[in-house]
Amino acid sequence: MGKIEEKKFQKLNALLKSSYELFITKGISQTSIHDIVQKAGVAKGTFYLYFKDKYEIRDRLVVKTAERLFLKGYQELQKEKFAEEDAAKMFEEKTIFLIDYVLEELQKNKLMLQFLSKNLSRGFFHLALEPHEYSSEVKLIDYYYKVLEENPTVHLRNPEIMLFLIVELAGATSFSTILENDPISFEQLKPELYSAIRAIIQSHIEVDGHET
Amino acid sequence: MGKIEEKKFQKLNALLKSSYELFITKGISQTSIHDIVQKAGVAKGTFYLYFKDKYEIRDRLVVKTAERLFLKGYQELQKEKFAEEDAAKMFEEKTIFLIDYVLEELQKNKLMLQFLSKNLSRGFFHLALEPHEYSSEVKLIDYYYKVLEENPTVHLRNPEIMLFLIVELAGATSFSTILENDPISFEQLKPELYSAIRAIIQSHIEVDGHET
Amino acid sequence: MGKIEEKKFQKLNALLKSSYELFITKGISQTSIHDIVQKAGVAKGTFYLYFKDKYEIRDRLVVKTAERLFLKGYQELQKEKFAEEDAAKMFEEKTIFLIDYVLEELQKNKLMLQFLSKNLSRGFFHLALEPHEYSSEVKLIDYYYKVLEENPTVHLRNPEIMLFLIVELAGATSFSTILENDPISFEQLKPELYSAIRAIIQSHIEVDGHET
Amino acid sequence: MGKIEEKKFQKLNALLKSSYELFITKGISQTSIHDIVQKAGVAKGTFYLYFKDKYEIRDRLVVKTAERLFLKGYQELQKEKFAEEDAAKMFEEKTIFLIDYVLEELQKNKLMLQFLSKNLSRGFFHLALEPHEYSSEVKLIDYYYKVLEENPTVHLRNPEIMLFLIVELAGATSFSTILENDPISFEQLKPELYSAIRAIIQSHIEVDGHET
DNA sequence: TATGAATGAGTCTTCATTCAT
DNA sequence: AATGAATGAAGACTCATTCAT
Repeated sequence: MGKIEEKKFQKLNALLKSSYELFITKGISQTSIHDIVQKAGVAKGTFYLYFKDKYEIRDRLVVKTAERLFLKGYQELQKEKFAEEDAAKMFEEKTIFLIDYVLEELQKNKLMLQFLSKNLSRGFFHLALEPHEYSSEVKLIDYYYKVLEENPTVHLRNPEIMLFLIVELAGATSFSTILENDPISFEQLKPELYSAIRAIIQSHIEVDGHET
Repeated sequence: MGKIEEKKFQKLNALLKSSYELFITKGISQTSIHDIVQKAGVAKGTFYLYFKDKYEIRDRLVVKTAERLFLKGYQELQKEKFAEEDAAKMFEEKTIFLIDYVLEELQKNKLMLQFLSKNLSRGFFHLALEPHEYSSEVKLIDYYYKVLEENPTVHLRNPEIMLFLIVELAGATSFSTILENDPISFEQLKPELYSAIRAIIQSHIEVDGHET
Repeated sequence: MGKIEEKKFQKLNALLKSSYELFITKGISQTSIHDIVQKAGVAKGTFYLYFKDKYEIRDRLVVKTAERLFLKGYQELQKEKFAEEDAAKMFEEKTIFLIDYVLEELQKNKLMLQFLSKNLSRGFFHLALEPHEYSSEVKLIDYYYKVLEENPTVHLRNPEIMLFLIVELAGATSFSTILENDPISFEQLKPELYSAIRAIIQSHIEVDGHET
Repeated sequence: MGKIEEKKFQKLNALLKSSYELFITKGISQTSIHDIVQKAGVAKGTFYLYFKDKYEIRDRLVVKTAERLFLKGYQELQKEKFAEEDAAKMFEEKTIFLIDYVLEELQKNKLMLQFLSKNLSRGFFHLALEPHEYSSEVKLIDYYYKVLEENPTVHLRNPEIMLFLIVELAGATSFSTILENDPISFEQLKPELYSAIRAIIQSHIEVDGHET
């Protein structure tokens, strides 16, 4: 990378980093371009060399933040060992593991959760599974298909819709319990949520063409 | 009601109505106080006689809109006949009926859905079940307890949490499918959603103290 | 006084009292008509039955406040005994006594002092000596002429101008020292001020047509 | 100075000049930011680039105006010749000269006088003698100490307090006479004022440690 | 006489965006 | 590529005053 290229990259990153911190702490509408460039140590005009407006930077940050989260969850999943006795059971456990990992991370970082929940235009599912304009990474859904291929005896009636249901259920209920303790605490929610997720998975598993 | 009281009521309503229409069509941040009062045909100062700011009127509208929706659903439910053979089954059917009614209404009025989904600070569940500052109505949860009392043989392990899970699942998945047709169409979603809801209900039903 | 008359009087007084307290504590420009009528417990429109605007009520309060102050000073002066040996000396002592009384009162009530100093359109002298639109009381100047008549041997070259000089000097210097301790403290100022006043008086006394 | 610096300086000056003229003619509270920027030929936002609000510009103008006045008086004083026979007498004459110069200037420019008298937060003395946030100039008090050093036989008991008394006396009495001709005309006041000032000075002069 | 709902002009202030340097 | 001074539209909100009741 040339010297100029490097400088450009530094400025871009400074802007992204400053925005993220300000958005997280003050909220987006309370953050002005002035705040961002000041924190980043660049001039106002420079902002417009890299972004169209505040909302473009927001969208990039939401996607980036969520991707990092799921990627880390996926990496942790790889490290874990699961009993291989029952393919269906294992699949269920892995799903719960991943959901649990992501929710625990969000609970640890409530500012991030707040940022995500307030700026998720199209639901939590998309962050996890859908390709995106600013994104490039491998998606969770790919992993699911891989797992399914590895276990020819396990059939999911409709794996994509099932995931959609699970992810949105987990997202919607945990956002409100973590941030507001309302209507119950997150700790109270978890067993019930995972039990519901298991119920949904079970209702989607077909063995030898017969629904369980 | 005196003449003055009546006029006040009219102004209040004009402001609420204008705001609703503008919020629905232009979005809240794109709507100025100027727009609202002009459409309502009152003076700018008058707005501040009735509301602290734009966000107070928004909150009132969100609550009012959602309550109307659930109340209508509840009224339709009362009109409906359900086969009484099986208490558990009947309970399941009624739940599906209500959810279905609300979602169908939202599908018919996408602007309203958009307005609700963008301004629901604490999740869809609260609109349906929780008391609210600006609200006074009987809540759905009351009906559930009544039904449960009527059927002593049916026990729900945790009715409130179960409803929370169901309502949030329905809300989150239908918002995105109705508004974006993404990741699937609403029509594709419905059977899967209802099947998931049934799975959740089943996993909560206990008969004679034994979980099914 | 009739019942209606009495009620009117009560409202007028409530408005004056509320205004005074608000002006004193918040300042005039920070006080709105709304504040005044609310504190007085009357309707907004009622204010305009009694006063043209905020500034009319301010002017009345300034005059009333200052008159009360000088009247009390005058009454204290009457109670006091002065050695009668020397007419000129006695006159000097009485003048100092009165000035001192007023300044001590102002030092005790700094909010009042602030109110007066900020709203004295035409100098401190006028409060003490000049007739005023809203005033009716006997003025200090009358007393001076009486004292002079009682002492045919003492002549003041120009009693009215002398008083003007003394009162303005005392007002201007004590306002700033009491409120700001600047450039010196009020306690430091007093001996110097009174010495200067005595110098001015001496330079105005003529005995048998010869200046002293 | 660069081109940009120059432009900034021009804008700043345009704003100061416009404000001054508007404050002088319409009064401060009657002058809006809109008026100022329009007269200055700059955009509204530009005002806030240079000043926090209307009151900051007012304070700067008051200080600037007063300093210019005293500086001119001081310069005129330097040109003047005084008989050197008597150090004490000369000191007295110089003091009167300066006071007279300033008061004559104020009489010529009543709008300026009005502006100063209405916006002098801490008395006239401070303008003449005290350092100030927006000020940098040499102060009158310095001159006094210099004169005193040059005349070792003349001792002022308390030069600073004496000046305070004189300046406030002159300010308070001349403001009201010039602006209102009340209680006497300025022309009538002058001999009496200067006679009082001389009396104050005399009462402060000590020769060889003995008060005169 | 008293009320207080209604008015709407008027003010401050912010801020995204531009463009000459 | 980078700057940051300048812009001015846009918005929120206040408040003295009026007037129908």
